[in-house]
Amino acid sequence: MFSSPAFFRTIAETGGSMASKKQSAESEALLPIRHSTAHVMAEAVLSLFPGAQIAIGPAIEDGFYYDFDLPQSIKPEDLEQVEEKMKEIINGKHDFIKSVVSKEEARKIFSDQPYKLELLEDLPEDEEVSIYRQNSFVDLCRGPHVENTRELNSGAFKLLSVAGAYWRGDENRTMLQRIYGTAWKTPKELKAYLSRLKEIEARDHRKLGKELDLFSLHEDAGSGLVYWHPKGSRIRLAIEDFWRWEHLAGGYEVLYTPHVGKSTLWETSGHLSFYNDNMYAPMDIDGQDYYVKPMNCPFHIKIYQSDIRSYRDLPLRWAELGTVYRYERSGVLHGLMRVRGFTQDDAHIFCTPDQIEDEILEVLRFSLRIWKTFGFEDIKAYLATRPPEKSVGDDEDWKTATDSLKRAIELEGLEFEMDEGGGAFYGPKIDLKVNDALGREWQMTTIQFDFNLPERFGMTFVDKDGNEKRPFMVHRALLGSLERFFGVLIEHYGGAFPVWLAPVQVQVIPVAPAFEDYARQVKQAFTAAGLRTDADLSSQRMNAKIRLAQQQKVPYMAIVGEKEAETGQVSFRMRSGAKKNGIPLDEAVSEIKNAAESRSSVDPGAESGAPAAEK
RNA sequence: GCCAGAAUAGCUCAGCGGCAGAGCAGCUCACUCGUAAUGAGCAGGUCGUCGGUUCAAUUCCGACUUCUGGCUCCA
Repeated sequence: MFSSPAFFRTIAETGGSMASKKQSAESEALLPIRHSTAHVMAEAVLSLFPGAQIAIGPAIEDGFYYDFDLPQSIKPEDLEQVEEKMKEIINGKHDFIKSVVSKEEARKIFSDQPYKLELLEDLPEDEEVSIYRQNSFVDLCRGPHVENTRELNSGAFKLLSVAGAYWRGDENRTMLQRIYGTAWKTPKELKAYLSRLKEIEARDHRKLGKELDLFSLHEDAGSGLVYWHPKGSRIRLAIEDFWRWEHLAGGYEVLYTPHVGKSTLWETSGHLSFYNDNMYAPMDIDGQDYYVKPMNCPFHIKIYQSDIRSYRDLPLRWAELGTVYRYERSGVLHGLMRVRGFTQDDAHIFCTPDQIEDEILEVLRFSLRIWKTFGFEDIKAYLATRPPEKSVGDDEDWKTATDSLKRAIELEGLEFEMDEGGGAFYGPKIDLKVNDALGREWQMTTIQFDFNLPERFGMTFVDKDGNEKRPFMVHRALLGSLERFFGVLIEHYGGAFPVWLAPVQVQVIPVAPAFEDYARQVKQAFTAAGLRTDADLSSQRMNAKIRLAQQQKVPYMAIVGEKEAETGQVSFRMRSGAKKNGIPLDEAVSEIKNAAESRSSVDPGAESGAPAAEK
């Protein structure tokens, strides 16, 4: 466990684990269909690729896959042929026949399927195993399956992609070829699913990031490093301003710490021995090794240790937007979601053991409030407890910590799941997963106890009785990393940010060049009110300007022409398509200002029922 | 890192063993316009990099770089 980045694993993951979708009751009902379709696909592949060996083929969220060891590589173009063969098999109305056989018999049946034989070896010797047959195909399988291929709809499945996958997920073993597919009860459901995939594609933050000119990545200048463009930076500023203000109001102090530190610091923290694989190579400064920081915690601890701390000083809540760098393998990098350099919205809470319960409750409340402001209402908690293998800290502390985490979740009435033994070796934790507008679940917030670092650094506070004691330490990453959070935010809103976050809150559009002067005045009025405003004074026609602003998903367009210039008014066209003509300028200013200050996620004009036009 | 696919103008993409293409964006000019594209013209490229095959390579082959999809779901 210690060889992989299991050390500080979840903190590391706030750098970006991919989203997985919520498991719904409905998809469980689809399980036999998907699993059976996987078997049908395996049969089709075996008949089209003689000599193919089969590995495993489970049903997964939204579909299924099957892993093969094929004599030649399968290409995406081959999928169509496999699909045709599958339809043929399905239409053959074959029964799925279960039989229970001894392991010995199973070995004979799968004598030409080495992967199945290996799976057999892992099963208890005395136990019987079940096999499923349909048509010409037989698989070692626990089931369940549908009874007959007629229960599969030949128009309700689709093969989606081919990919490499290691046998048993172990990168030291054979690379198999995996075919992913999806299967549903009816063609209509398949269609709905495929259009969902399309919607996900349309909201892809990499695509929107380009279209809305928010950020870029430059392979030639280094993979996994994010460049924030002016418009993306405007959003980040709005996020950070809100973040800082909330933290200060919530009793946090904001810190700034260095980007690099001497090797001794990382030796003390243990990062060099446990997290080395994810750290960048040291740089030599005056004969000393300095490392770019992969985490902020040691620096916060140094600040803690810059003075003697009394129990009266605690709790200390210290937050930092700390930019860290971690080596990620090239194949896992993904837009803003998985990067090599990112800014964590980190915080560390140092407190006495009897303060811990209040502190945890407070940090949880704080996190939920922030998430709601960003428009994420559907949040689930995962409580991870002490791992059975090696871990640090004494039982009593673990119990206090775990109890306080659990109580906080219950007090907040959060839906939660227990992850028994899923904690890091250094402490229990709560992870918060948020659901976005498309129902995808993202692991974002992590609140983790740490019984390791205070020990390693020998942190103390002087208690009432005059004795030096060990403080409790809690790591908290709320949004995770600003980069990844930005990616999630872009996809959540599909680029149509709420007014308080929109890079351009109002776009002033003159109907003709004659009204450019008035457009400038209007822009000035909005700008003076602290609104992010652009005026489109290009030589294009008004319709083209509106189209552009609409494509840029600007929430308000202020259209000005003769009528407006004469009366000191503007006319609104909202991103939602709603229109509102002849508004006095000062009213227009305060309307947008109110929308921004309320930090509402409701789209302006949406209440009037006009749907957001999408072209 | 590994498997598969990909890399052509700022963007989206077509093409192909024999002169490098389109739309959008950009620039210039004209149009003076009321809620999703006014028109015309111009400019824009070492076809990712290096090597090989060939009379000839953007095209075929190889290596490298980078990107994309995957590498957790267990018979």
